[in-house]
Amino acid sequence: MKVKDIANAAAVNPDTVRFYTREGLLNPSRNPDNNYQQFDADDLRRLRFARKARQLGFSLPEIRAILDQAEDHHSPCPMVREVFEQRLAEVEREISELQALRKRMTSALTAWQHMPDGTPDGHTICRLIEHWDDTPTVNTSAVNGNKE
Amino acid sequence: MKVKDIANAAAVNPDTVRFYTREGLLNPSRNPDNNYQQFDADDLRRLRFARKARQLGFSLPEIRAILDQAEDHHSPCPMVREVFEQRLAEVEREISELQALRKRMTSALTAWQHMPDGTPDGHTICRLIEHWDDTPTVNTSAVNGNKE
DNA sequence: TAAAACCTGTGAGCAACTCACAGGTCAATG
DNA sequence: CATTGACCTGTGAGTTGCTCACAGGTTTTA
Repeated sequence: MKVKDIANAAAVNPDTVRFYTREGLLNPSRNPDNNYQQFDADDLRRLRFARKARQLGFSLPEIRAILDQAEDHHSPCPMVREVFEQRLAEVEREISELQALRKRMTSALTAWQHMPDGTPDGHTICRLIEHWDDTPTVNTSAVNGNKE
Repeated sequence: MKVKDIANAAAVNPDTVRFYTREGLLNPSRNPDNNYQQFDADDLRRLRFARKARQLGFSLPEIRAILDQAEDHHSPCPMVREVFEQRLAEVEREISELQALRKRMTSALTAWQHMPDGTPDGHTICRLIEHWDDTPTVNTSAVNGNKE
């Protein structure tokens, strides 16, 4: 299998295959004649696994670690489970943040719709954003937590 | 106000202030003596607005567009409202995707816990990720109202 | 035999910052 | 009055996970 073959088989961009190879997730052999990369069924399995793990939100370094662990599959890898549970917690955190955000947005919208003029225009929204209550900013402390 | 002053006033990193200035969101004047940037109360308002809009998920180009519209505030800006509603729809889509993801993850976890060996080890998870059903990420057409 | 399609590696671009660097400026202390 | 330390300046690079562009080599196809 050459780049385009494995890319088609996993339904990804050939450049993604090249990128993953650069990143060490795939280890193709080389055709000595033309130096082309040769992927086998195991590479395809790794690629598919990587794509699925990406959909679950795992980072490339995490995936590489899992794959490397699986490479010499003597021992089970409790690390995988740990990463999985961390990721689940993260997903739940993201969900509640987004839900809070949605609530603020919809309540703002309905508040505007009850205003004299009905549906809010741009200016109204601008003013509302300016006076937005941003208490639920979990982000700020994490991002510039080093101040003062 | 110099960079650090306005940064403190808005509780952001001074580098963010410099970055926003580079990006044209802030237009400080210059002290002719030392070429330092001088920010005024209006810059601070713009900066605070930008931060709040960022929390709502607006992109910098969008924020700049809004700010520029507000600059020559002859006309109301229906664009703002449109962007706001688009953003709300996006947030709702993200929420439902994440909820689907969480559901798959938790059901996998509980399924594993009911397995003979109890809590799943890494290998089990690897195999499960490999056989992960990844249908739900592709389509966007079926994004009608969801609830929690 | 020549064009099209593919291969190679490398480097840049996206978003929204954050940090590092090197050199200039300013306030306060000794 | 000189030195320190905190701040200022602009620029360039790093982050994440790709995607695209480029220039040149190879293979396939017509």
